[in-house]
Amino acid sequence: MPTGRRERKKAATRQKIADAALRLFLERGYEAVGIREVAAEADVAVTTLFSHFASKEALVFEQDEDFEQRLVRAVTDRAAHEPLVPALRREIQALVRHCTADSAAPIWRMIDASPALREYEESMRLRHAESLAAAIAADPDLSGTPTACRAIARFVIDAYSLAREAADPQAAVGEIFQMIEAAWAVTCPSGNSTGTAGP
Amino acid sequence: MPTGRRERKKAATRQKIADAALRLFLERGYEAVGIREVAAEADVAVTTLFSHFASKEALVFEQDEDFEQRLVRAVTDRAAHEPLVPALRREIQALVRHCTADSAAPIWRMIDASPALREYEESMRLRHAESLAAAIAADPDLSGTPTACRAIARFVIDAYSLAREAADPQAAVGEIFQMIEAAWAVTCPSGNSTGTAGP
DNA sequence: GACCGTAACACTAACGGTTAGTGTTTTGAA
DNA sequence: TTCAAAACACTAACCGTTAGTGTTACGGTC
Repeated sequence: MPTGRRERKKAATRQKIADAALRLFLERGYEAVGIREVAAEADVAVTTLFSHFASKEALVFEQDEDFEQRLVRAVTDRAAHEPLVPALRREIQALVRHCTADSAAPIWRMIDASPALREYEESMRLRHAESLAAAIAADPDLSGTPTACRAIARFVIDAYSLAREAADPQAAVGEIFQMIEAAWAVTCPSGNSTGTAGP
Repeated sequence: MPTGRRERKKAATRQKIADAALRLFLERGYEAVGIREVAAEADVAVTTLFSHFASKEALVFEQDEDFEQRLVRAVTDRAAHEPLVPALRREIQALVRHCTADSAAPIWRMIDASPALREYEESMRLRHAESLAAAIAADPDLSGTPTACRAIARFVIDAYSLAREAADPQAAVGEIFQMIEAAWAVTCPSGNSTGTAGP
C-alpha cells in the first residue's frame, strides 16, 4: 500500500515547492518574496502550496521532523543502561555541527535576518522539547518526575539554541551540558554522572 | 518636564484601547475579534491603535515590561553578597503566584486557547531571557562565562513557563530551581549553594 | 500672548499571508 | 470498469499591518 504513484507525485510536488521557495528566498531575501511568487515559480496554485505547507515559514524549516525524531531516538534507541545526558549531548553536538557547517550558512543567515523566521523556529523548538520530554518520561530506566523531564528537555533545546549563536558552538555545547548533567543528577539519583565534557 | 497634559492624554488613549481590547477578547474570544472592531470600540482609528501597540498580540501582554524589569531587578537589587539563584527563585515564585491567581485565570485561559498568543508569549520570554542574561553577566560578584549566564537565564525563564502549566505550580518552581541551583554551582564555584527548595 | 515644531490622531487604500468555497483531474482500490 | 478519495486549481475574499497624507492639539520659546 505504501509506495504508490500518488504518493510519489505528492512528494515531488512538495519538493518542487520547497526547492523553488528556498531558491527565491536565498536569491532575493525571505521577506522580499511573496507566496504568490513562490507558487508561480513552482508552477502550482497558492492553495496547493498551502495544502503542502502550513505557513510561509514552514517552507524554510521543511524537514524539521528530522530534528525532532533524532532527539527522540537519541533517548529511545540508546544502548541499554547508557546514561541519558551523555547520549543527548552527543546528539546535540552532531546537530549543532550539522547546522553550523559552511554549506548551511546562507540559510541560517537568512533565518537570523528575519524576525518572523526566528519566532517560528522558537515555537517549533518548543514542540520538539515537548516530544523529547515525553520520550524521557516514557523511559522505564529513568525515574524523573514529569516536571523534571520537561525541564531537562527544555534545557537540552536551550543548549542547541544557545550553541548555535555562540562564538564557539562546540565549546558552548560542552559547557551547557556540564550544567545539564548536574541538574539531572539532582533529580535522578540512579544515574551515574559521567560528565566529562571535553571539547 | 514629565506630567504634561499631552502625556496624560496619550496614556489615557492607550489605556482606553487596552481596556476595550481585553473586554472584547474576553467576551467573544481573541481570534473572533478583529482589529477594526477593537479600534471602533475604543473610538480610535486603526492606525492610532497601531501607534500604541506593535501588534494585535501586544494588546494582551500590555504590561510585559513589568515582568522583564522585575527579573532584572531581582538580580541587580538583591542584598550584597546574596547568592544569585535563591534571589531568582523568590522572584519567580512571586511571579508564578501572581499569574496563577484566580483573578488572572480568564486571561490565561484565553492565551492558552490561542496559538498566536502562545507563540507571541514565547518570543517575548526569549527577550526577557536575554535581558536577564545581560544582568547576570554584568554582576561583578558572579564569575560565569557569557554562555553560562545565558543558559541560566534561559533555565529560569523555562522554570516560569513550565511552572505556569504544572498541576502544582509552586512545587514545580521548587523542583526546577533545585536543578538550576546544581547547574549554576557547576559553573560558578564561588557561590555557596543554599539550595533549600521547600514547597 | 503669539508662534512654531512636534507628536498624537485620523482617513484611505493598499499589501501580503491565509482560507473558504467550488469545481476538475488523477489515482488506488473494489 | 467504476467509484471515492485526494490532489490540484481558481476566484474572491478576510485579516493584520503599513504607507501616504493630512489635521489637530499641545509644550516650550520669544
